[in-house]
Amino acid sequence: MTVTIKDVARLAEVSISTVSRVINNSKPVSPEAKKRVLDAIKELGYKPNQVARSLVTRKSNLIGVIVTDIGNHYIAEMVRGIEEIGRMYKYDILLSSSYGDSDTETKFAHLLMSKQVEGIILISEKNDDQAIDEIKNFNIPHIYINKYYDNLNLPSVSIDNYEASNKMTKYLIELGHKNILFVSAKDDKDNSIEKYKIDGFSNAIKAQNGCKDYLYSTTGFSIKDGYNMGDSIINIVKENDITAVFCSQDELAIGFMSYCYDSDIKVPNDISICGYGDIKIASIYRPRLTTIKEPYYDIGAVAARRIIKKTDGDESEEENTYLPIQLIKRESCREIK
Amino acid sequence: MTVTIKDVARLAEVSISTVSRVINNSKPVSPEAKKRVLDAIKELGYKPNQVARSLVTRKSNLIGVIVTDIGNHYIAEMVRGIEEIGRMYKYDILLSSSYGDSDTETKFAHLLMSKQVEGIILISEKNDDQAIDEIKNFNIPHIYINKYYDNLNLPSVSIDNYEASNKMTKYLIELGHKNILFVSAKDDKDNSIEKYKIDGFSNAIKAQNGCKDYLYSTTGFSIKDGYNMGDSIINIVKENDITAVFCSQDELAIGFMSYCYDSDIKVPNDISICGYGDIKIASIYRPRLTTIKEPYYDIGAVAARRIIKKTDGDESEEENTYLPIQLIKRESCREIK
DNA sequence: TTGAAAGCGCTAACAG
DNA sequence: CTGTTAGCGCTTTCAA
Repeated sequence: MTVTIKDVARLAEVSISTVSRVINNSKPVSPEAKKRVLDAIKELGYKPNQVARSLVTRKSNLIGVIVTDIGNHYIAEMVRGIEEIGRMYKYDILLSSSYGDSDTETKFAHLLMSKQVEGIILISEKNDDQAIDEIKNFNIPHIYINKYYDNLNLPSVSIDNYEASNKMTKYLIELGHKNILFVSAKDDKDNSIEKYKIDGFSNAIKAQNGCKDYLYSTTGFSIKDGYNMGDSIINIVKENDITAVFCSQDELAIGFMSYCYDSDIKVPNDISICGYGDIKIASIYRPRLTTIKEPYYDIGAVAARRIIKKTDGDESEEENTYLPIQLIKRESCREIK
Repeated sequence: MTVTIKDVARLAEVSISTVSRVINNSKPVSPEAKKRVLDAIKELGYKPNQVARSLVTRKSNLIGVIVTDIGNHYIAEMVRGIEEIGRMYKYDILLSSSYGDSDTETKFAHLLMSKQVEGIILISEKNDDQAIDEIKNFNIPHIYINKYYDNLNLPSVSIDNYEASNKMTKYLIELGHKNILFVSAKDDKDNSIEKYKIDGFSNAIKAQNGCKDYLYSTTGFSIKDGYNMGDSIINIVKENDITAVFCSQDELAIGFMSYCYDSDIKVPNDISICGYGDIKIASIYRPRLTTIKEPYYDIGAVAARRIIKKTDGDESEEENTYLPIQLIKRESCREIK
């Protein structure tokens, strides 16, 4: 049924080695033989069987990617980055979604291994990553990406959260805001990334006379969570003359803006709101959300690039790559005279 | 390095055939032998090499999925469906993004074939699908999904667009709207799906005395396109006392709502707007968008299911599966007394 | 119930 | 420059 290297060899009247050589350009082949092979390939519509090839070369040209949920825009964006870079180096992406379950992550990691992937990228949102330990033992290149939790002794790609948060706070101060509330996602785990953001925020405020920092911890970091915290936030805002609310995640900011809309509170006239992440909706929602742009696509791209480099025998022991962020000024924050 | 079936056989003191038999439960094995094998497997941490297995069984347990852009929420949702069903049947997903380029689609189709995928799902947004012809010739199960264009002589999964559009229009009429504008994405191609929507709309209006249908064709179907058409739409609205605008895509509706926001036109007070699709933003944006829920997840799931069924030798020649839609009533459309 | 052996389609020494 | 041959790790006859 399917045409194999043998068929090509027969038609071209050469040995299968010669065919292999022209396919892979691995060794010199006489022009005449080459031509005959190429013609035969074309005539038969021959495509090398990658499975057979993988078996002998031990190169599957596959990168396994385990994500929480591809339906999350920022994750989709990372996967885009991974895929596009992978493609450049002829790697394919084997995708699996854990929906946040650690056991599933682990199970998939093993599954990917048995499919002979050459590297694994784990995009997680959890704090306890048992999968990580397993993956480490596999002895293949791996990258850990987590927007919410640190895992410092693992190769990873992320951003400088202190700097990002600091930059945004300075911008708010520049706009004339004095009393600023930072909303962080509550977390007792000390590997939560929130602490960097809080520090960046507080230090920016402290560096400025006449400014006061307020902190609020909320539960979760979904749009819904952002909506639900609305009542509490507004109370704090009123009690303390707060003019700007800086949410540690875009989702919270968007949810909170929806709350404001529903409660007839005008953004940015009554209150300025900014977020963190620059997820897709941030630029679509009205008013458009002022935020920190986390380079999701680039994070994925760099992760893929690092995996492939390691695959090619690169030995550098770089643990964490930090990518630059950007402050995106939009209409959800206004100037205060 | 890696532990193979041989290692297991040696440790368990049986032949590799026996090991294979217990792994696959393919033939009876004596309890004692079985136990020894199982113990050996556990002790060595043996995982069968799927590549080797694929080579001999010709079953890769891989489904190839070619998408336009995984960053598109509705596509991500479909991929979720595909992946989850695939997973249930132990299939993995090989993902590739064409970014809308036909040549790339074709290239990927071939690539997937050489990776021995057992089926291909093509999620396209184009009208000219050369890739389709190629895929047909591969002689493996395939499904074609396209939200915008028909391709009737291909196995596909979609919805009944006439009914959906008809239902929405009737709802608008129920709300008391008399002059309704339907915005469709202009398209000369007669395989565009817009015609069904237009028919569904017009027929609903015609069935109702005192109602008048207006049609507007715009270019493209992105959020930006929806924004850009704002001026023209508002003119038509004003000239004809139109109270509701029914956009043939959520993206257009959202873009148009943003235009309204920026132009200080209140939705739904000044004008009711509804969309089609129920993309993620539809329920997040304020006001939330009244729309038709296209079951993206289910479309993906059904597609995967059909592929797998075919793989298992199912011969039914079902060409197109139609999935039910839902009318989602939200705040972007108001009642007119 | 078991093992020996062939072979899936390909690459990579090796010898010529 | 080319062909022969030995596997890659596994499944599957075929005999025993």
